[in-house]
Amino acid sequence: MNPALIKVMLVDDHPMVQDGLSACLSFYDDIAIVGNCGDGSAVLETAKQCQPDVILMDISMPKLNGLEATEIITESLDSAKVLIFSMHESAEFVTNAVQAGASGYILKDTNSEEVYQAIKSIAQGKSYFSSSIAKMLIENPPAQANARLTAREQIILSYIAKGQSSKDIAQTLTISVRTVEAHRRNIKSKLNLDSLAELVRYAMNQGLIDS
Amino acid sequence: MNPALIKVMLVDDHPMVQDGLSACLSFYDDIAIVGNCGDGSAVLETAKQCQPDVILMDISMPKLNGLEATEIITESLDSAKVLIFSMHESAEFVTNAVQAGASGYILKDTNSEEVYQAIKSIAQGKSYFSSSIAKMLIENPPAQANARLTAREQIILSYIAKGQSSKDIAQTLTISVRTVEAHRRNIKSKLNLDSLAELVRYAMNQGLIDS
DNA sequence: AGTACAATCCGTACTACTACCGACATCAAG
DNA sequence: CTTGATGTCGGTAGTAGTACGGATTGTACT
Repeated sequence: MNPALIKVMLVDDHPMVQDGLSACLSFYDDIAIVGNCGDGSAVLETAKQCQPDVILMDISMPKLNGLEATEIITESLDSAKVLIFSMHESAEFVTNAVQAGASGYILKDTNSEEVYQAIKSIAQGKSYFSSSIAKMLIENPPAQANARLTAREQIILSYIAKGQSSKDIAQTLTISVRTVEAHRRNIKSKLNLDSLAELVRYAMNQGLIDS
Repeated sequence: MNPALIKVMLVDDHPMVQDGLSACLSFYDDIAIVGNCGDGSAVLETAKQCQPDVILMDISMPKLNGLEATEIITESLDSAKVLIFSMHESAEFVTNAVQAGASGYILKDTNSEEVYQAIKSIAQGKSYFSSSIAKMLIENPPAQANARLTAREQIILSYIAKGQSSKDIAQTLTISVRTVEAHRRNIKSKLNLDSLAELVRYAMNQGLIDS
């Protein structure tokens, strides 16, 4: 077998994206698509059969999501590197992915040349991130350190995201409105979010409230 | 020119999806990709140049979203039919798309054969909906009569949920702040939702914005 | 022609939230 | 014991959104 051949496995629930990737990557002689799988729950099984070098994984999938799948893969098969292929350009997603064991993170709006480069890097044991991701990590870098909300702040945020006004929250928690407003300000400043709408979305993505 | 040739234009902000569609549709002799466009804001211009028969449009895009773009297209170019290509499988979303002037609605997890069939139907002036969409529309059909937002209201709501203020939205759409506020009130009253937070959650659940 | 609805716009008064500034008590860690 | 983080509270001024009250235009259906 050609030692330079990189075996790639695709995990994405959109057949169109799979087809697109297959089509684009087929132009490169040193890449072989050895398998694909439309659902995170079958990833491990398929990966064991295909023995891929690189797994190109969508992050948002029904049933088992990409992060969980990544964790399972990186724990069970250290031969396979995971490259996340996501449409989400948020610091949380990227850091979560890295913590789950992903070696790289590229956006769905990257072109095929960059996908190819990313796969090559990952296969060589390097990491790879979309330039916009790298830029984003540089521009608002600490994020996580500063972004960690205190327990109290999370409670306040959950009430905010449920639609309660500062006054309501103050009454519920029997504290002053000013205190609630102070927490509000601190939360926004920590998360670097301006609008209430963004707070709500953050809370939903963090699972602080039910959808 | 071959009269049976269907000219298709793609509108999607993910190059991979575009490439995937191009690759899949290139197998069919009676379909020609005459243009593509990665952003809703350039749709009308591109469409005027390409004169497509069918526009395959993603619904969630940065800047100008698919619903707005669909409205613009169907008002300006009656030669072009719009086929929505979405990952969102919700009744409201489909009816919204239809109200905006779309002739069909297919899901991103459909295979290329179905996409081809859908394009054929649309080009013949028929409508086309993914079978799962049709099934869903039968199973929970009417939704709330009161809850159905107009196309304009959906557009406003999407901006609200993105975190824009009424002033911002007014500037973006070049209408008065009072108009935006009026829409705001109508939306809340129709949906029977009091707080901004609930509006945001509604918008997210309806897929009007990305998570 | 009449009705209904969507979309546009305005005035005024009120409430909620924001952006500054400040303070003080507690408690854990260096 | 000092320092820092957290949680608590306040003044003041400004901005954003709400709750009434209206109005006009255009389209679409009866």
